Amino acid sequence: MSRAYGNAADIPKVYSPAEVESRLYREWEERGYFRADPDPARRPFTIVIPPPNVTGALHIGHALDDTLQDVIIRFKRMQGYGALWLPGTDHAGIATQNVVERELRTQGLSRHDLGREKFVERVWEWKELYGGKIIEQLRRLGASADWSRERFTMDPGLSRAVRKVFVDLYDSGLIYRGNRIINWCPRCETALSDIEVEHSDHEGVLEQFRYEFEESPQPSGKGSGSVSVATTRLETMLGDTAVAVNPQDERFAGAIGRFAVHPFSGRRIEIIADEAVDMEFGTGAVKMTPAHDPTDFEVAERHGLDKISIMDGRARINEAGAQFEGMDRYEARKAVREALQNKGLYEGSTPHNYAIGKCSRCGTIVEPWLSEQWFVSMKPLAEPAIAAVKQERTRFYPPRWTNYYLNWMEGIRDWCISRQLWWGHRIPVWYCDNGHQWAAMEDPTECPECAGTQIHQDPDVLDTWFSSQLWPFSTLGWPEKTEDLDYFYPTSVLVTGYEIIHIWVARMMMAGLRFMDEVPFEWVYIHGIVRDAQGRKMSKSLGNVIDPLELIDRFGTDALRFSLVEHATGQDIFLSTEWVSGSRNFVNKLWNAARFVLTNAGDETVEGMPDPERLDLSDRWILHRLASTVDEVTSQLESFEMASAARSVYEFIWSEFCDWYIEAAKVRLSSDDPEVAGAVRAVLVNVLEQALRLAHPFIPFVTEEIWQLLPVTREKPSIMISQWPSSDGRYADPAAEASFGRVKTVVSTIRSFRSEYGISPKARLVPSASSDDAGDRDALQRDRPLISRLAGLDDLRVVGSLGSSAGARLIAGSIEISIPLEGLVDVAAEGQRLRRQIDKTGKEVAKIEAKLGNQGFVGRAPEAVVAEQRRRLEEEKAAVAKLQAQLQLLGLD
RNA sequence: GGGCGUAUAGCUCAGGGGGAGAGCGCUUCCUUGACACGGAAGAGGUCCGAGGUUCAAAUCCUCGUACGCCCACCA
Repeated sequence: MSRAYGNAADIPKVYSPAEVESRLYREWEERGYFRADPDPARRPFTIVIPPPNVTGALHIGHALDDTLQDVIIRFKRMQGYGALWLPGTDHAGIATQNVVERELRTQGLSRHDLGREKFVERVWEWKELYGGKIIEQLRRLGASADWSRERFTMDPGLSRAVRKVFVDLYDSGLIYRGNRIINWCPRCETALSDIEVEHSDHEGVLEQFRYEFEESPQPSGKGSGSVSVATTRLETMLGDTAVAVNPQDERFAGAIGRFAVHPFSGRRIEIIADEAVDMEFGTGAVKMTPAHDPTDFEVAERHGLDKISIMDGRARINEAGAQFEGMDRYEARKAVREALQNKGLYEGSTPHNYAIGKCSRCGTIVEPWLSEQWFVSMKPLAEPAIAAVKQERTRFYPPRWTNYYLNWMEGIRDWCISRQLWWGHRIPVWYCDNGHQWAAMEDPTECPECAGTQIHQDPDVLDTWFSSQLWPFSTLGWPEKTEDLDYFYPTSVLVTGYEIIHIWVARMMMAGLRFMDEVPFEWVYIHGIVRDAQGRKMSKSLGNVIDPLELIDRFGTDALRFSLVEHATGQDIFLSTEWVSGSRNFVNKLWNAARFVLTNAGDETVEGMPDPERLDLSDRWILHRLASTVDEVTSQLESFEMASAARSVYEFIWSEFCDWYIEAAKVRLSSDDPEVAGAVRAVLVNVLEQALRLAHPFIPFVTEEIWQLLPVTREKPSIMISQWPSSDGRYADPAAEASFGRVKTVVSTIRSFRSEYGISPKARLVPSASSDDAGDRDALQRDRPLISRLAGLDDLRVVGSLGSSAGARLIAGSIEISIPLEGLVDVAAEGQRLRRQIDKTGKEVAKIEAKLGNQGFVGRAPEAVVAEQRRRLEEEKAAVAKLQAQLQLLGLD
């Protein structure tokens, strides 16, 4: 890989990502580091990307989803797996067709002007021209995907998989054609599946009118000359063929079996009884429009009612609508209302809130519409997919999504897969003039039953998700038996947002089990949705869309990635740009830490670690901390605790390596003894090198850039293919952690004192320190230079006893410090501080005493917990005593 | 009508049976040779409410309240 700077002195103070990112990404790609091939010596680890729409641009949701995948795949690659991240795009039937149709419209054309063949050609052209955009944008994100395996759902291979699956399901009777009520989008002019309809609450009205019976009222029945019904879609009354009441409903007992007359069509409307009717709602009598309402359709099936469709594909009233023919559905609603009023049949309206279904692609209100469509029977496919999750062959993280998946699967309904579009996989079913119908892998020239040559293919295409559901194996070569398929399937983890568990994840489970006889993935890792800082969903119409590319331009890819992962806790993410600038600061902090290490490291290559006896307390501490961090981050990444993993890396680099170790290292770096200085350099370089590897999956660019500059011998030419750090236990050193903790406490205590009294950093300060414990005193003596340096002291005198020397007395754990006050401090202020401190510590003492006084606690709590509390009590009491003594010393008591 | 999630510092959120945490913001100080995209110190919290379990609850359980989300063919 290339090195950007000849020598360390040339490294700029501020890291600038733009140039680094494009250069490094190009090199990684050219060197083939993203590529994964079946390798029996390695265990496979596979992720298939949730394929973005080919028409799409990278939005912040992709940025999160794909960053998480990249973190995982980089981690696994470094761990030595045969790690494949397979990228690609989805043809996105309706979405793409809409985009191209919109473009045509600007030229005053519709798809019908071009004709099917020309239109589809046009979409392909469009796809070639603009479709690759999102893939380029993924590269900017640093995605280490194997581009040599990039797939598109309409590639020849994947199309073959679609056909194979269709034919198989058709031949097994699991795909069938039926005349049913489906969700129809009058704007897209196609059927939609249930999942593609979005429901939202709507403040509407319930309108009431009456049907009058054709014969005269029976003498006994009061008000039985008519039956009143209520509806939210008044225009559908044009297709009414009956009125239903509940058989238990005594109000209508005499009406059942009688007939009313339709005021416009003149049809006879029978009053029927059916359990589906809720007696409590509306008037208790329901108008039946079997061609425009799913419930009515079912009732009609049971009672053999006529199903009269009153609308065309654009939701305009057809010839069945008598004088309303040609009107739009909402025009018709108004016109029907007026006509009913004129006839004296309209009985008014009441406000009524109900859910309204809209096309998820264009927002048009969906019309339940009777039409001939293709369906997949889902129950037989769902059963194995339910079992597989119950048996934990596929597991969800976080686990709560398991129930979400199961609940949906257990209530699954048949899937309408035909779309009246032109862009997509054409349904491989043919019809001959003799009425035969069959599905075929290859385009036929004659009917297999009657050998007739007058045949035609079904005009519809398949729902986009029909091909997406095959993605985990169609992309690896299925239905061919390929080496890839053998090695990389089943995939290891699917990373996605919860909003597509039903529409995609569940279907992949079913397809994988049916056609591969194995689950498609071992894990489903579900993350939240990225929203704006106010928690609103991002949408173009709200104008609150955060463009990830803009953030990358402003703060760098690493900064964006880090912010996203740091907040990937499983909850929705309310992204604010301040976070990204914070992460940018972190990247810059690392950059500058590296600058320090490099300017001090010299030109000589660092060969491994210094001898253990050369290690100073701070060395042992940072190596111990590094080892724990390695363990922590590894286990966090392995269990999908991505945000915690990012935090651990951040904490280690900033709060430990930068804040303490580098500062501590400065003392010995200027040592006259070259061995001492050399040891510090070696530790600095080694710790930094490992920290870079730990951080690499999160912030790949800056870590690579620095890694290339380090004076170390490397086994690999790039950090991205280097080995993931492991803690071999050699540097685990709890004693060092405790000792260095003491140093930190002493330093912080002195710093607080200085800050609180506004003592200038330049003031000469030579405190005395002591402890009841001789070991403490020895350690203090040893760490004297370190403490002095970090706390900004001229020196620290370690004494056997502080005696009654004048000065401020500070308590730092088991260590007592005395700082001469002459000319430095306002004694009254110090008195106040001490009193506050005594008060605070005194409360703590009372709390612990109460706890220890509780018999249940001493009798039943674990011994270690009790001992710990006793120890704390003594410590706090001693602190109070010392503070009080100090107060006395100042003459303030 | 079902189901789920969330309530912790001014803001955004981690955490989680035994000493309340981070980032940002705020206050004070520091242009000390890695970094002002920085350093040091600090202020600021009945961890939503009420019960329960426990020696011990911010943490577990129940109920409630508020907010958010998903599913659903009540005309």
